Amino acid sequence: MPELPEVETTRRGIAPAVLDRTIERVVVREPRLRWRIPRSFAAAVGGQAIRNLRRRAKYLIFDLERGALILHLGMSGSLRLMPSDAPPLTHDHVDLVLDNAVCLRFNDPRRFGSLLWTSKDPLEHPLLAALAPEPLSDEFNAAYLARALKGRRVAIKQAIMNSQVVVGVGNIYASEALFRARIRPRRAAGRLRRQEIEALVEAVKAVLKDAIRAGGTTLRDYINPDGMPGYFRQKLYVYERTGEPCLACATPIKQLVQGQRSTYFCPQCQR
DNA sequence: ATGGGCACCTGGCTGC
DNA sequence: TGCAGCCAGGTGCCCA
Repeated sequence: MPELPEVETTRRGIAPAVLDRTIERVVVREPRLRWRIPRSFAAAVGGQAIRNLRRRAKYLIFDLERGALILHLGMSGSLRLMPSDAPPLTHDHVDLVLDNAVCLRFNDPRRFGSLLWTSKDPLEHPLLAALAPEPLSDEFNAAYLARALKGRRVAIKQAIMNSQVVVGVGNIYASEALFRARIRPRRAAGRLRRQEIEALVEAVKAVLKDAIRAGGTTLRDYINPDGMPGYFRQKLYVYERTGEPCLACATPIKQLVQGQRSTYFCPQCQR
């Protein structure tokens, strides 16, 4: 999936087309997403205008006149804008048909994504209520991270992918941020020195900002709402570069597995 | 409280 | 050509 930069790129891409538009109708072709879409969904959402489009962690929040839509792209989801009469393709699970003959179409081969409706404050939804700070906010700083990691024995790579520590950092950017901060991914989170925590905070912010600027990372199937890939892949230092020379020191990049996810690092640059 | 492992899915690639 | 096995941008839940 899309990590934070891909979700933010999606938000920016669709916002101009959907803000203040009314959702004329909803077409659910496949309700079996991460959480099954209930039959009542289309009626609850249809007829409402989209007042705001926000992102929290990797969730997109469409604020409606009454309640909100909460959308997650999962591992393989994407949103595209297209004419509402365009024929649906495989895995085009849901359409939000707008009042200007444009439709926002959700495609997700693996169906790990989700689409929820809530009548209440979406930030209080059980899936969102306990999330850690946004990485690009001032709240995510060295003092905060030091407190969050104190006493933790888990590997730092897994710690920064934990949404109770910081949100939005997935498998690509966790490896990339640790490379930029020169920290070995297997180090115990609670053993980092203050200076390393400061470097890591800055590295997380920098890599996410750089990736947003490039329109996100396309590895396989991620596309932005205009159907275009993201260009950050060309700027990855370690992710999926096993055996290739480190771009800083030419040492071959190593790969390991942590929590059933691949991790990439430079054994020379990262200590 | 913390950490580890599994589950949910489809599709693309590799190697026999 | 076919098929088994492995891997993939996430994360909630269950168990020790």
